[in-house]
Amino acid sequence: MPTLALVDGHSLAYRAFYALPPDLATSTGQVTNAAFGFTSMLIKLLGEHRPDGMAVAWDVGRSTFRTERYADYKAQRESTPDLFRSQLPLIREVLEAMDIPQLERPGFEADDVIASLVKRATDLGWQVLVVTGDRDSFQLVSQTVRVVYTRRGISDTVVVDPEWVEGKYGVRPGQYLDYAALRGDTSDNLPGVPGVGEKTAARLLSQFDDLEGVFSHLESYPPRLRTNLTTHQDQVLLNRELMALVDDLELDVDEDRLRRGDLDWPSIREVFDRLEFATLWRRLRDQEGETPPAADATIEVEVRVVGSATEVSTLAGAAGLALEPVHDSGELVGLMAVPLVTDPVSGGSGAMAGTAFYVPVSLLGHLAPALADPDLPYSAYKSKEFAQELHRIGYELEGLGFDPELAGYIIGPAGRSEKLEDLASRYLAVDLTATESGGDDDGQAAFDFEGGPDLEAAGARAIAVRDLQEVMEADLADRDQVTLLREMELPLVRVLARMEQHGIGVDRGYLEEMGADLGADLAGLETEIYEQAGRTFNIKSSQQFGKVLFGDLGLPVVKKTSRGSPSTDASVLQKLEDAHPIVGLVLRYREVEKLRSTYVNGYLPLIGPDQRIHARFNQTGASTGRLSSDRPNLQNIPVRSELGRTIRRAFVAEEGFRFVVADYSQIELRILAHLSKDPGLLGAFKAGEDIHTETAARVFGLTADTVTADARRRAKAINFGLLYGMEAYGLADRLKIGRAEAREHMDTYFRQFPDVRQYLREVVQEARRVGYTTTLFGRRRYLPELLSGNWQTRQMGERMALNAPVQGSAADVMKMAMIGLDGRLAPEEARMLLQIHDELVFEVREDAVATTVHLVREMMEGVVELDVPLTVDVGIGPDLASVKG
DNA sequence: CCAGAGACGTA
DNA sequence: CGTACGTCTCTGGC
Repeated sequence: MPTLALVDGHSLAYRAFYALPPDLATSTGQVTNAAFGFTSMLIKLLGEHRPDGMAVAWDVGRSTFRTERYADYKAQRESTPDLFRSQLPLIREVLEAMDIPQLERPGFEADDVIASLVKRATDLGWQVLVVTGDRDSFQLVSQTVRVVYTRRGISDTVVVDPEWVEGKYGVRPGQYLDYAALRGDTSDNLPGVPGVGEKTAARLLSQFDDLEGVFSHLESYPPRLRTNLTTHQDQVLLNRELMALVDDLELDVDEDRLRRGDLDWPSIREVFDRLEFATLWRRLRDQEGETPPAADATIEVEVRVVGSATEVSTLAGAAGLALEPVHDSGELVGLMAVPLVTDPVSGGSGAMAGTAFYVPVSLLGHLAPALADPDLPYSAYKSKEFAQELHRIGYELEGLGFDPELAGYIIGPAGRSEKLEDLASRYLAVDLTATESGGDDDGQAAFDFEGGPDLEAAGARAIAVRDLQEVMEADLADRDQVTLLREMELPLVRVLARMEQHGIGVDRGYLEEMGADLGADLAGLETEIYEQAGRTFNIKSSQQFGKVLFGDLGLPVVKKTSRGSPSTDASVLQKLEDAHPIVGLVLRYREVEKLRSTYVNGYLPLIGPDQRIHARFNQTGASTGRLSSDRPNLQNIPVRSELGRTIRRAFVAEEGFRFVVADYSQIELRILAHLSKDPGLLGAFKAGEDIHTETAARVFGLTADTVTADARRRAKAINFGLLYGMEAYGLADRLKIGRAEAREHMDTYFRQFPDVRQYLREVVQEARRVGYTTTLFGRRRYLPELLSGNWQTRQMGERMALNAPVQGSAADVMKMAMIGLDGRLAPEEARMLLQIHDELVFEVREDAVATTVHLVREMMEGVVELDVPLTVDVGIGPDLASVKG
């Protein structure tokens, strides 16, 4: 007899919620204790009872026919905690991924749905297991229906059969309803009969069989019991009516749907990964994976070592190639190529097998024309890195068609890129690590210690790249993000590669001199600081400095760090500057030390033999769509302080060239104006005046020429605060004004720009509804934080939701401009060197400066048509310190 | 040797 | 209790 398991969703989730600690959460702060416990119980159920079919029933809404009939029904129940409610969608996702049908019926409880299913299923010859923590379900128990009752926690369950009910309550399951009606149920707010507890109720029913029998023998009871029963007869009958489960609901599900099919491992993996259920994943896989689970499938690779030009021409004749570098001892020794679309050897495109062609570096010359052919598109993981490696040995790679890293970034920009192994596992249910004979930490193919490069591993990776293209492109198509990949991220790879190749010239002698000067400054500051402290300590240790400041010197603690120790950051020190001379000295020490360590000492070893620094521009480094830069980070060259700016003098244009620096003016506020369509903000930008002055005028009721410097400063703080989701508290802190005053500023602002407020509200609402925000070009940022049970996390999610569309759209616009410009700059006269979010730095031959400035401005300003003009400021200079508009 | 915290540079 | 990054240094645990 097949077994059907029917789960009361809320009941189980609720048990899990209270059984597990609320600190069970994902790295993003989404609390998952209920979802985890629920899933864990589900897996246990599958393992212990091996049901052939399954369904989960949910309660929907608070009002049911029971509350209609009896207003006090469950009236004492507290509303469910947010922390719990926010996890229900997660549980539903788990169930969807496991393809377990979910049923619900407005106006009825999950129990009724279950009772109706029980009736239908038993008629069809199923044996049924009802999984719940609700005792009302005991009325369903029979020879073919058992209840898996969760007593406490999530592991303490008992299988309830007719014998168990009789042993526990002294009544048959068929009498349980009448028994419960007599006894009452405090958890449903249904009073029983005074003086009738479990014992008496059971005795009466075993004597007279049912309620009708009990009430028709009133005369045989002692007077007290008789009175109580008489006066409560109506309540008892009502109890029975409310407790009786409805078993005749028409449900939209057929037998086949209930039957369990094969598990869809990739989608289960996706959900479990996202919820960080690593241990549950393993449990499920070990338990349910009959064949080795899908994620453990390995790619069978046939590696063909290319040995002749004719074989190369086979590859060049393909419609495209999936490529993967092959390393030996960290050095590029060749590449693995797999034709796209069709596999000429196996003739199929199965995910589990394929042929990969190994082209050693010595034969790369034969493949060079194909690699450099933009009409023969290639696909590669971390395509920019790969192209750079080839470039270093003299080969160019043109015509990028796909990169799973970038596709993964568009699908879910987590802020760091996903390994090919993880993508293959998630999208192809393929285990790449099994093909490799070892692994190293840079995500590239591994190699044997003795046997040279691991060709099988590299071949498997190339095949994975090929197969990922089909699956991920389909995914992107569903999300309407194909254009974002094809027209923005893929073309940008080449632009960034060239920026990295160009690098930027650095005056090594200047930097070294500066390092010496800073070192001398530090030595002087150090002795002064020790004098003021009355002892020596490590100034670089904020902990030790804290002891001196707040211990030895007894200065007041202004702020605590996240871990509760007294903060000594710059904002604190500024407040304490007048309290003790050591404070100012440490501030200066820190500034100088920062410059020396991060900039001078950080840059010097990165200067290449060409006297240039070749920083990297990372395309998958930021969750908003921005680029990031490292080795070194050239997006944070000092500019604000006088001393910091001196670093800029070290960046020098080549002889006969000038730096041209073009930056978008207020691009984020302009995008906010465009997105919100606020007439006031649009008008301010269209008027072409200084936006902060214009804002100050509107907010403080002045005219542009009567706006004071202080009014402008406040307006500026408000404008920036808006983009970051700042609240009155933060603004007050920033402007050193009272909270009420700050509140007033913001209110006035929103009265002047009402559509901005409206837009900001809608952004958050929409993000909460769909789970992500969207930029002008369709880039998404997922924000699970919005569903967190933690107030702070949720608040943080809202600020991210406010900022992401603005920052992300600005990033989109800049990327489009970069792509447009790259195609129009002649490399011998103008090269793009740096991107600093809203700013581009070019190195331009002196005689081409005028035309380049014109071209850059035109392209940057015209790359998209917004409801406000985009304007670009341009500066020119021989080094970054002396760039002047 | 590594990870996290704290600090601080930029848009 | 303002978003997004990367780097340096110290510190505590391995």
